[in-house]
Amino acid sequence: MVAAARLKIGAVSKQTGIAVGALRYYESLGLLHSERGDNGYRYYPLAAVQQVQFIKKAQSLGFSLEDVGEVLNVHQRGDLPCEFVQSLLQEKIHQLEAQIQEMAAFKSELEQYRDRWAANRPRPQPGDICPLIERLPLTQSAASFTDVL
Amino acid sequence: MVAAARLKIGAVSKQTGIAVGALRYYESLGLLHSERGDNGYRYYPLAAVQQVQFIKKAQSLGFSLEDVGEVLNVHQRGDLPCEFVQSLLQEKIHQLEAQIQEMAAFKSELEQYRDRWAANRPRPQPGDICPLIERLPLTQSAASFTDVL
DNA sequence: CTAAACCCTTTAGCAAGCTATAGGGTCAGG
DNA sequence: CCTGACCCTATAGCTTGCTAAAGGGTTTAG
Repeated sequence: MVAAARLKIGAVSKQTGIAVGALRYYESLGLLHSERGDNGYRYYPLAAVQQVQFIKKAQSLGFSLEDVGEVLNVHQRGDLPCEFVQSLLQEKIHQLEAQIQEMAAFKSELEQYRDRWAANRPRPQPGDICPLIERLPLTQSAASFTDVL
Repeated sequence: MVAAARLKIGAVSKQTGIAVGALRYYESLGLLHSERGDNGYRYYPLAAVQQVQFIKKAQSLGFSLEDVGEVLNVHQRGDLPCEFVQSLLQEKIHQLEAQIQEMAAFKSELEQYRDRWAANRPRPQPGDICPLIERLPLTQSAASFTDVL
């Protein structure tokens, strides 16, 4: 039996497909911990590979690294964070739904302009750059839409 | 008759509701021009107010400032940029449609996970942080989704 | 022993459209 | 003539999740 093998950051990078710089970034956010050797190198336990994969998968669900951090905090308190994960997921679904609604509404509005413009172009007034835009009624939808992004 | 009144930047800001800093920013992007007085102040023709409103309205259609710049370039070549605006608008509509599709697909995927997890939670394996995430099949949708944002 | 391959920290940069701050000059009313 | 409101430039910062580069030490294979 040997003591638990320790990985250098390049090995973790290779096994996870995550760039070395990104791993260091995760550490700076407190998402991934390492021990330092006398040479200053980071050494990771084998479980770090799984943890990085956890981060990747959580990201693939649309979770931010901040979200991931909170999940890991729950985990480190010794709890199973599954319920928390489920509530986060539900929240993401709601947000997505809201965004989709807004974008659809905005798209309809743009289509209205397109069709109206196709039918009859507003007559230019002196100094106009493009009368299509210049005669636009300024609505709220775009403002709220850009908030979302 | 007096010579054309010239506005200082604060007056343009007040009349358009756009912050002074934003107006200077537009100028740095070449979207808004001014003459300089001997004191170094920017002086704007009255038409600048209209031009800033043009920028605002174009933004409200989802156009980026870069888009606006191209439209203004067409205008400065002496052409009416309406056709260009229409093609930009059509492009935006297509992009919106594509984004909506992707987000809807992604939302469906998340809902599938939610419902599957509600039915039966995968059994934890040693070292797991949260088995819900750890047993996740890694799909493409999230990656392409985050590309969009 | 040497050179490549690896590791370190710190800093800057990307996207986009701004806002805020520091440090300074100018102008208008009372 | 003073004070406060206005103007200027240049730089930094915001958001997020990184990447890249500079400048330097360490390790490892040949």
